Amino acid sequence: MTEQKLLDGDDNKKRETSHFMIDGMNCKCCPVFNTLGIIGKKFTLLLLRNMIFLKQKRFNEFLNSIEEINPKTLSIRLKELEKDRLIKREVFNETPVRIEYYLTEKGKALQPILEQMALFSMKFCCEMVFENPDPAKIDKITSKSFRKYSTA
Amino acid sequence: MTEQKLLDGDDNKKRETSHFMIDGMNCKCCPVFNTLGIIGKKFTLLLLRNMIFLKQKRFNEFLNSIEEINPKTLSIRLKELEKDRLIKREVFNETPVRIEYYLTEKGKALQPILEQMALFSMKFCCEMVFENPDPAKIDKITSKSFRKYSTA
DNA sequence: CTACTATAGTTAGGTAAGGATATAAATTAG
DNA sequence: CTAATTTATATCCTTACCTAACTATAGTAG
Repeated sequence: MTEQKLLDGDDNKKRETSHFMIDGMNCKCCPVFNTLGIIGKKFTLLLLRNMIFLKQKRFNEFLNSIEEINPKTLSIRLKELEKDRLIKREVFNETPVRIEYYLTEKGKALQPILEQMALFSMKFCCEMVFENPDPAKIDKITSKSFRKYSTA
Repeated sequence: MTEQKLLDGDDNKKRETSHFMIDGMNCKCCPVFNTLGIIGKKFTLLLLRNMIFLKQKRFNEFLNSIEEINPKTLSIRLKELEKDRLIKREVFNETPVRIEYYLTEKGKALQPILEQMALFSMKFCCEMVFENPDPAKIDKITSKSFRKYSTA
């Protein structure tokens, strides 16, 4: 009892978390916080970027093209994404063995987040992104502009 | 020359980074990767969420309402956000001293990213977010539904 | 048989980022 | 003087992540 009271007291100090409603429905968890729990770890969004825009599917494709990732972290991230049902793992019994990771519908649904992220840098950090930024063109960029993200 | 060739060789193995164009402009950096460099660290997006949607401005507001943040990390993140020009720090010589952090236009431009993140969880993890999810209402949720995110 | 290739990872050991808690600086109230 | 408030910083410790080497499996070349 005393312990419980102490805990409650601590919670009052530390967890004056906001309660809120969305379209008349009470929330028990902030949706941004929840999404961060799924895609907030290092490399997760780059992995999804490569699957969504570059149509990559294989371990070594990710390893060789994702900026500074290492095999251990890649392995862990792939397992997390599978657990959260954003991707599925498929084994092909060829030689050498081929393993492919493909997106679920839930995984594909992250595309608008990536598009908005791309859009932000294209508009507000254009000198970091473009070799020769053209202000006239940059003004007209939309989220759809990013859909062509090709290897070549 | 020889050195350059060796470097190229290494790059071919490790950095077969994709080259791509957006609306006719060559890119030197992936815009998603660039955005992640700005908002990809732990707590950064929650801090921005509280500034954008809850209109919070002060250190202790963040400290008491952001899920499990600690003062050290909060302090570091605020400095990073200021350095990246997403927020500005203003000192009021009252007693006790009051310091406020407010969003720049660049910082406010992150709102669509947060909205898409919220939307994802509201649609695909509704049982994690809502106390009593109503499928009929969830179908009609748009990014604007999240704009009411209130303390109370 | 051994040696070598390729794919898809795992293991060991170190560095960096983040967490918990205590404390500091500045200022005024009592 | 002590206490209280706000905005942090300092210290110590744990977890997350990085680097490099290695494993497993299967086929191919000599």
